[in-house]
Amino acid sequence: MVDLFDNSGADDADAGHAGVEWFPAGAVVGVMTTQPLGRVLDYIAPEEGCFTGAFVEVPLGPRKVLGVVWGVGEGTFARARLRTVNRVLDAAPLQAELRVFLERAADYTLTPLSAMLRLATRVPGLSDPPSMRKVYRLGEGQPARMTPARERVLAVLEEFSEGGFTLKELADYAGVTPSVVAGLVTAGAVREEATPRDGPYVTLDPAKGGLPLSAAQAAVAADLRSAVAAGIYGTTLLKGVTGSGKTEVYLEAVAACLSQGRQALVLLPEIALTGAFLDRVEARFGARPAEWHSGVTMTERRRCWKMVGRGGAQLVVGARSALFLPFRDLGLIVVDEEHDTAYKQEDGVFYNARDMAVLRASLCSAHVVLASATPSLESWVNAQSGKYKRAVLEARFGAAVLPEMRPIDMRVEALTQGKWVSPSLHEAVQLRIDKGEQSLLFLNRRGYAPVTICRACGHQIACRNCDARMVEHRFLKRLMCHQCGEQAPLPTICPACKVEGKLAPVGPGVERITEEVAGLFPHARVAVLSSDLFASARALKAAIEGLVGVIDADLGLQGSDLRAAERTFQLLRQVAGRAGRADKPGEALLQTFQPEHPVIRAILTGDEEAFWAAEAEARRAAGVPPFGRLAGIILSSPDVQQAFALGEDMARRDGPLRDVGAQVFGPAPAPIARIRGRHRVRLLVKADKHVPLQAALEAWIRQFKWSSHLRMSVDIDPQSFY
DNA sequence: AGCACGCCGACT
DNA sequence: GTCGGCGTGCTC
Repeated sequence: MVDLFDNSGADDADAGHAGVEWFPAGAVVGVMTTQPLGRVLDYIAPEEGCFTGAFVEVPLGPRKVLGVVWGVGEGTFARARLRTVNRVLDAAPLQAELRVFLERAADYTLTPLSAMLRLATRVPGLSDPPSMRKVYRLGEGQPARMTPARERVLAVLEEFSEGGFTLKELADYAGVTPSVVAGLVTAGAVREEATPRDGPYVTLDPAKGGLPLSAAQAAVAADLRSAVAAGIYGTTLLKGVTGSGKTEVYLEAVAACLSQGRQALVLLPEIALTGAFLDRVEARFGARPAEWHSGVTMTERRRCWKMVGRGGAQLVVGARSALFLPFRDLGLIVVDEEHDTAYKQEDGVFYNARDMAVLRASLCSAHVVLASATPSLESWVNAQSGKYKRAVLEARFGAAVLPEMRPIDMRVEALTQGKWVSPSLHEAVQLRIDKGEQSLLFLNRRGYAPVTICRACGHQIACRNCDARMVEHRFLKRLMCHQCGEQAPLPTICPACKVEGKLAPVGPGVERITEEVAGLFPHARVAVLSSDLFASARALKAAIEGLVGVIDADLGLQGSDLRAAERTFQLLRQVAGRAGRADKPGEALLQTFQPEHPVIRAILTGDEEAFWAAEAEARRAAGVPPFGRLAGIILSSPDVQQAFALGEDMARRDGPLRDVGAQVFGPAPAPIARIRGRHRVRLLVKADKHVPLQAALEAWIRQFKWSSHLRMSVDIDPQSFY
């Protein structure tokens, strides 16, 4: 994607600090509402005036809606028909930097700006006056009558004269009932004050210091510190396996950012990881940062949003949506586990938080740290080309952590129909059980599709129109290409080796494997780990002192998903890494029908650079991302036929796309074929890297009519392919 | 998104 | 006649 941002950083950084324009009463201002109109509407500035970036309440039809003053009005709407802004809300104004970011993100993702603005204003109580609460401090007077309970209350207030207590806190602390406090308030000895409920977060101390760093870690940390201190946009790809001290190192970048008085944002792919991370922050900076994700309460959300805007939050830890918070002065964005697919939002607004982080940073002169043990190919390519800086952390114990890895060639194993554990793997596990050691059997279901494979030669049936593998369609009992929609009956003879009756949809379920394993090892306690559960299992740091067996190293290796090889590589590296400890290397066995496949070989030899180089070359040859561009068009309707009919019409009338040399594939069932009763159909558009794809898509889409019945959304840089 | 408007089929 | 289904269009 990144091209869009290339030459833009410097110019827009200036825009980010542009002056705020003041509009006196009666001036015509352009207001962007959060209503799905997607364009600015003209209003008359209110009595008290307003300014660019101000949050306002405006009348729209019979309703009052939230909006932001976007600038001077367009003046095309008859002045007599203009309505007046109701009021300016008490919220920190939306800065030019964030407005530009939303505009650019909207243009890039082909999303209406109003939907983008909604992402940035998804906070409860935004239009309410600041929520107040009563706090109690020491007053001037003395009570006429003193009692032991009253003395305790006054003693507490004297001791902690700084912090305003709530009624409950004060009563509990002094060991009295609230009525004692009430009595003191009446007497004037205690003062009751109203303060905003949303207070600033506890100040983080960048100098508090954390764990001692090794020389190598300190060197990388120093690089990151100076990159942040430069105060200009830049991106560093920080590569380091689990246990290499990656988190400690990027927390040094956070420290450098906080020392400069700027704000920092750390994105994590899932909520389950935040707890442990908050502890690390507390150990390093002496306090907990602000949190932003779906798991935080409404009150906390409001506090976080307001404090980020007012500078009362130095560091935010959050999910991808934290990228749209109204930071005052954002100096650093860390995207941890940057390769994680959770960063791609594929519902409502389609965006990739990793790419958007780079865009936002380029607009506010911030540094980006992309951290991962197994980076995405996109980031690897950007690091290779010099667009990103590269920092590598070696494992603490060198190569010793890598287990001994061997393939099990499934083509020569004597495997009974419907069974998945090969005799070789069975034997190896049995050996471990006899020695009283643990084994972990792993089922790779990530990027899983019911690909049809020949169990004699390993051949996967491909579509005759594209390079994509054919996927078994559960309802039709036919093979289907999920890229172009091509269908074919299920053959009985393998087109490659001509052996009959060996073609089978691969992909056992967790239940089936558990059952099979339980049968093979009746006296062992059995647990099978699948990549579906891997997200939660990721938190499980414990290594396996023994053997890791991968049931299906091939699955998704060459599906119709262009990132399948990459994901398989990342996943299997991580799983295999679980076997053994530094002092006692474990063993990893990979069951595969394609032992000579570059991905399997790269995993076995541990030669990552070779894998990425090969994968990059394959993508370059195919003209797919990051060397080409893709866009998904998702049509949804309660009526499948209607969605397909429009899809076919769109595929036929592809003039604006052909003009820029782009190709359309499909329609085919979308990765999620049905959501809430709506059938979803997808077209894929493929283009060269440097074509103005968004403009062409817009011109193309303009030709067709939409309704509430038949809806369309665009997915730039899709990640899911079936 | 809401909400009105308006154009057709089933009732008092 | 008119009540109410929801398809279409507008909101500064």
